[in-house]
Amino acid sequence: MSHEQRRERLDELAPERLEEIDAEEEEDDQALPDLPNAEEGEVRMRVAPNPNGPWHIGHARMAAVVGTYKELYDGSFICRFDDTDPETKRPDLDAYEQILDAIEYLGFEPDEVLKASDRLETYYDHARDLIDAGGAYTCSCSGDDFSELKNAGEACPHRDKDTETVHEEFTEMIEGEYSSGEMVLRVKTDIEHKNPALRDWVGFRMIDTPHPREEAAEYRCWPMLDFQSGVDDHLTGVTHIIRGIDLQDSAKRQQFVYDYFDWEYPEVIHWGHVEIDEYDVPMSTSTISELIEDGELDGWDDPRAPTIESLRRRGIRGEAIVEAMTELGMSTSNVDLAMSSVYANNRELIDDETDRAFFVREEDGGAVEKSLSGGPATASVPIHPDHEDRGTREIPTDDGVLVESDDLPPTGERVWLKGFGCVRHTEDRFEYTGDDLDVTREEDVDIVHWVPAGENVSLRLRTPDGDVSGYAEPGVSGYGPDDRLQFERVGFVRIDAVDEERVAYYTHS
RNA sequence: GCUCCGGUGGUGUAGUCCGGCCAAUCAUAUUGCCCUCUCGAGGCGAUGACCUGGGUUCGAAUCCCAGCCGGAGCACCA
Repeated sequence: MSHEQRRERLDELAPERLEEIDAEEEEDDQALPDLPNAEEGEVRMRVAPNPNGPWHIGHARMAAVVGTYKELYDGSFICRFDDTDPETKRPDLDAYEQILDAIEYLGFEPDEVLKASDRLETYYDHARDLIDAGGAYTCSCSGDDFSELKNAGEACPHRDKDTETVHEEFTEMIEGEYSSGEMVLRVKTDIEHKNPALRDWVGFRMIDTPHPREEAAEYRCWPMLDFQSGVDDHLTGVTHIIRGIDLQDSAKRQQFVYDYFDWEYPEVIHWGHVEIDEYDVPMSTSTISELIEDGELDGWDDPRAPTIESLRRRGIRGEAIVEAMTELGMSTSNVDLAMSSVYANNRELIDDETDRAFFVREEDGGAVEKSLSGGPATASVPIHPDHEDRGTREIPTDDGVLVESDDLPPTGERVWLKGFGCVRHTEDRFEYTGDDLDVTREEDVDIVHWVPAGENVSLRLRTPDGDVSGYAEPGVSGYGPDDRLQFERVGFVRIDAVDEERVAYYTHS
């Protein structure tokens, strides 16, 4: 009995048991651990990308996990662009939209979209309150000087300024009266804290370079991540934060601000970094960006680039990425994501609905042309082997065929041209020897794919390992951009372009 | 140097809080056979892991200590 048949049978006998099984399966399907202190309907999370470029695959993890938790808890999530550094992590104006697109591609939609660069006044207001509470001071120490004092556990002379002076100097910061490096606003924590990373950290600093967004171009006094993010998380009602281990100390830093304001800190979960196999290109926004600039990569969607846009163009479903990412769990140690896991998920998603076709690669030995003697004038192959009702592909053979050189049998030997029949390789052609499939089982005749030598369509296949050109069966001309096909014995592809040149992107085997 | 984390098969993960039901789960990977006119799908099987050493205990992947290994922070980056 097949799986389907068993289900149908069970449905007749004990429908309630079938429901139970489905419920269990759904539960088992979910790899993510429970969120601490989470209540159904009350969970609010955020993804907080820096829009300094389109996303690489690693970025997808945050959206995948946050989006999945949202669904799991019937909660909500915010996409907040933490674009508070116009200089070293300069925002890319296109990236805001590209990131939102990436989230949508993964199958999620933020309940709210915010840009930190729109919210400077809010941060200033809170800084003023913090100053009133004695929790911050302006400091003109150089970075090196302060670092030295800090490491020795000693306060700098500015720490005891009176509130009034601090307010004045902070106002001057906001008004842009200092240049970069001249003045910062520090959050007063514990200068002797045993962890040097937590001692009196910088909340605001001056940046001379204008922000690329017109709306924010006039600001010169910018909050640091720990201040901005800490304030925003509270103000936007975030209940659960997920972030990388590189931000392990952030919660502890921000806790000082939360204490001054008597706020309750959200639950925090840290996770390790993700590394991905199968790519020669490092997963780093700046590196990919450089490679594109140098012409090493064609763009963010180059199949060799470990980016979201690349996977999308190759025809990977966002859902497959989400599944692979949630399967990684929430461990604090670094993890390696095997692309094969993404591919396995994707294959499961698309195999059933994807039409089959032949594609002969013009590789190393090249495609080999052979004329045919005997046999039917057209071959007939199912569009999908598991669904005969979808019909067949009729492929003409009168002009001979093309096979991959690897598939060409030695002279005198036979090979089975799929959908056509068995042929023997003579000096210069294939002689039809029959259509009894038993030879493939009993006499070890290989079954191979082929295309007509005359009527075929040239196609360039772009793969993570470079481009491959070749010839597809004529029916492939009936497919347009975004259609998926499985080139039998080659792999799944997504048709990308059909105008001047026919191009497909290789998905996976 | 100071301060935090973490170490289960090739990869990811369950189990660790509350020790026994764990000669350790599931997925992926690799692989064998069956089926199939694909190297896809499907079916059945195989491979392969508790970092090390002590301790506590009748019993430790699980608790304690030490070591080793790995990661992270100590930025006027995010």
